[in-house]
Amino acid sequence: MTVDADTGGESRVRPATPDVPGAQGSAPPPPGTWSAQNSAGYPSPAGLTADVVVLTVRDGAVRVLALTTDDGRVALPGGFVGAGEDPADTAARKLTEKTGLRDLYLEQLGAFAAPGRDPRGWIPTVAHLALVPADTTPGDPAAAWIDARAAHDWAFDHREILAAALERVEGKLWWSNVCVGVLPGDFALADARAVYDAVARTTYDPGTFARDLRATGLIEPTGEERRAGKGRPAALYRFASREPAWGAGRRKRVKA
Amino acid sequence: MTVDADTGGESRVRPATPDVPGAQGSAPPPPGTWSAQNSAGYPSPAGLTADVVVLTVRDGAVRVLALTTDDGRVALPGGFVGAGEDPADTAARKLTEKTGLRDLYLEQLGAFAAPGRDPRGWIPTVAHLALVPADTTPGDPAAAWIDARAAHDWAFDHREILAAALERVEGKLWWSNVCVGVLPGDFALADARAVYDAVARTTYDPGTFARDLRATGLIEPTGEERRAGKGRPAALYRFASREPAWGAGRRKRVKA
DNA sequence: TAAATAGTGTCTATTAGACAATATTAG
DNA sequence: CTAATATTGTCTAATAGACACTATTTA
Repeated sequence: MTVDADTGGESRVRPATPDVPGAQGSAPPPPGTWSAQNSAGYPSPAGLTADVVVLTVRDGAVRVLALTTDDGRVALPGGFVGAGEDPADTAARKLTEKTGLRDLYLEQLGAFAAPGRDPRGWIPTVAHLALVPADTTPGDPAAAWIDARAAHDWAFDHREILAAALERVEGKLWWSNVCVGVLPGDFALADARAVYDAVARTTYDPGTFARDLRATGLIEPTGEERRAGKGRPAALYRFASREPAWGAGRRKRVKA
Repeated sequence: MTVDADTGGESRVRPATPDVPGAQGSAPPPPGTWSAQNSAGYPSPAGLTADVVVLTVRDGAVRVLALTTDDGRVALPGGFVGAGEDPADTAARKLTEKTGLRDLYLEQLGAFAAPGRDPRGWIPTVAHLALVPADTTPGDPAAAWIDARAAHDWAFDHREILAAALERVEGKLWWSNVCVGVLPGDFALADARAVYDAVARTTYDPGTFARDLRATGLIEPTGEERRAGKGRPAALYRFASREPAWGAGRRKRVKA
């Protein structure tokens, strides 16, 4: 897992279209920057946002849900955290808006609050990670799946956030049920292997993969079979828990 | 570890003495809550804080630096993030204030922003983790080392933050140089073993420990020796890098 | 010398990776 | 039958844990 997000320095700001509520709404935001002050007279953040890195695996590649901004850049879905709202709820709300899905695998990546990260003002963000089924179609016409590992012109510090998300998923792959969000309720080992192959950027041996995934204790057989086309029918499995969970751990290489 | 901090629900709020600048200063804070509004007219956070879980290992136990509040509870050191300041810098500043140390191992744990976590108002915090040498004496007379795994009456959501910190350290123990902050520049393998024993709550075999820690590639011999009292002199080692780094990985049990 | 601490060597059970062999289906 | 896919079994090298053994110091 090898995974944790210590924020390294990366690409910073430049003007961009906001991906937040109110921006496309009634009152247009001030052209320059927003500021805020608290009741004790000190400057305070002009807002708090929650961004979500929505990942899936399709056609053998990890894909991320991205919105295209007016100036042709790409941005992660996200929005302002309301007063009295938990950022995790904001993230879940945004996720439902963009995918129509609920109760997804969602975990926090961390805070991104470097000065100037948002050209509109002092607006820290709490970044989240979500994994959704491969057949999810974006509800928002401005949203599209793009290759998560290809180069893109990300707005804000979203390139940095995406990098943290990928590192997190790779690191947890064999230690947790992080892929529970991508796989359907019932899946064959071959389905799981395709997902793991894509995330780990390798090609696992089918036999060894089956043995090792079972050994994590994270999955259990449903007793059902699935026959798809030619060969022998595949036994179906499900994750023992769809909530985030840790497995027995496999010492696997993630990179080829 | 292998570890990551997905924030689970835990203890929440209750009134407590603030651990932030200005609180003990000239203008006393309003008794109720603080609020804030941005220039677009929306409510915004009343502030952003950075808290630090400062850990060390002493007398075979993991200890955390805690401040005692007026009402007898304990709180993590922390303070308001200034406008234009990076929370990591705030954390480093607070760390220097409380310990007199600089350039320490410091990484972000994540954002804690549950509604009501701070009774003073909407104040999210960015929690950090730092590890410092065992002989560090708190510069602040109100600060003291307490057993990190014993029960304490923590203010705010600091119990939850501390739990995330401990989980992070345990998980990274054999995969990173996370302990670089606790050990001095030159150390014997027995020193390192005492630290690893305390964090992992186990007792490693000296021989196996030496073999496995060397195998991570994270440490290198200095060529020096140290003779302390009775036995054979110990060869000294140093971490190849004092910056956060990942090693080859050891498949170790962290719990006994 | 004995006692104490540091470090090395060796044995075993487990595990990861490769790959051969077998099983079950469609056509 | 053959082709295709699924699953099981086997072999090997690497690794974790236990522990015996050797090395070097002080008293």
